[in-house]
Amino acid sequence: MNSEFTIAVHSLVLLAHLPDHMATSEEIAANVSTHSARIRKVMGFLRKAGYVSTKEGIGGGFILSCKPEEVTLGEIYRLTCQGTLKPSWCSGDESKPCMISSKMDRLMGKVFIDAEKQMENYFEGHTIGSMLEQIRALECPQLNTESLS
Amino acid sequence: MNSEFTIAVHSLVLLAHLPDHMATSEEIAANVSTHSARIRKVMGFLRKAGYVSTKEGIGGGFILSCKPEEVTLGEIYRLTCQGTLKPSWCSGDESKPCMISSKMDRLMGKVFIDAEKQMENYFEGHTIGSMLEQIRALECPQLNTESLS
DNA sequence: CAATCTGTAACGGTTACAATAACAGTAAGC
DNA sequence: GCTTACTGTTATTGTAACCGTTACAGATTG
Repeated sequence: MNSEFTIAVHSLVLLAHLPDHMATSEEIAANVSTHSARIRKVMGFLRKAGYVSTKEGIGGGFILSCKPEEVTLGEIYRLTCQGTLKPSWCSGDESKPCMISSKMDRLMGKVFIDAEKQMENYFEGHTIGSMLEQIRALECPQLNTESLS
Repeated sequence: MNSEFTIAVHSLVLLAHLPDHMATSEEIAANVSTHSARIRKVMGFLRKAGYVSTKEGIGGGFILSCKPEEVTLGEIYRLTCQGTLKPSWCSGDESKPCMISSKMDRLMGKVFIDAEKQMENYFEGHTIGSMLEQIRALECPQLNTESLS
């Protein structure tokens, strides 16, 4: 799996942690530890899907436009990674007379689709809000006043 | 995911379809559509785990040494791909004072491990035997006399 | 118009993956 | 004992995916 799913989740959790704050791609990139152009690319998907609002120009940036406890990781997975579980490499050869060789790719395709659904089902049980809660739970309450980066 | 899982499953299903037949790495490779050295590498894992027996020299090759209906895809997944779901790329930075940035990688690590367990759980519901049955079911019964490759 | 930001495309480096070649070791048949 | 046919293993090259980076057009503010 590529890391756009991770970047999307991290960015949304960060924005949920900073309500009413316009975060620039530079700020988010520093927090995620990647380049701002990459953040802008991933945020583009999230904007089109309605999870964040963007503002160009001075004072612009990204801000959450959804309720963190209503956005599941399953939605984010589908948005960023759906269909990537199956390797692009294909086993067998449809033109071969052997039924194993000619049918294996189709069969494995089904298996990977179903396996991915199982995984998505697990992701449905987690939200951006619950992720933020888990991170806060790892932190001592009295230390929760640290700065952004 | 890399394709060794697919190659292992394909090879085992093929061997299950050819009981009492010593198949060489060349024969299996032709059926899977890859090179014999790659088959030998994957079959090495399967041999060490006891799923196949090998014989070197003239008349040698690979033969199944397990009951197809007792070998689950879950076992094969763990043997070939366990731990590969999480991207190697890490988001955040443990040394940062921000709790989101410093804890996100650890949290995502847990999420990916649990997601992978869900997937393995699905794979447990399928066996080499059931895969072979499904392929046979796709085939017209009266056409089941085709040759190996 | 100048400054600051998003949106997007393009390029280069690096890493992971697959194909291929090469060769040592082993077993069978003569 | 020699040849042949196979596994087992490593090394090398080709190739595609991924990530970092640069560049620039477009939008917005002051």
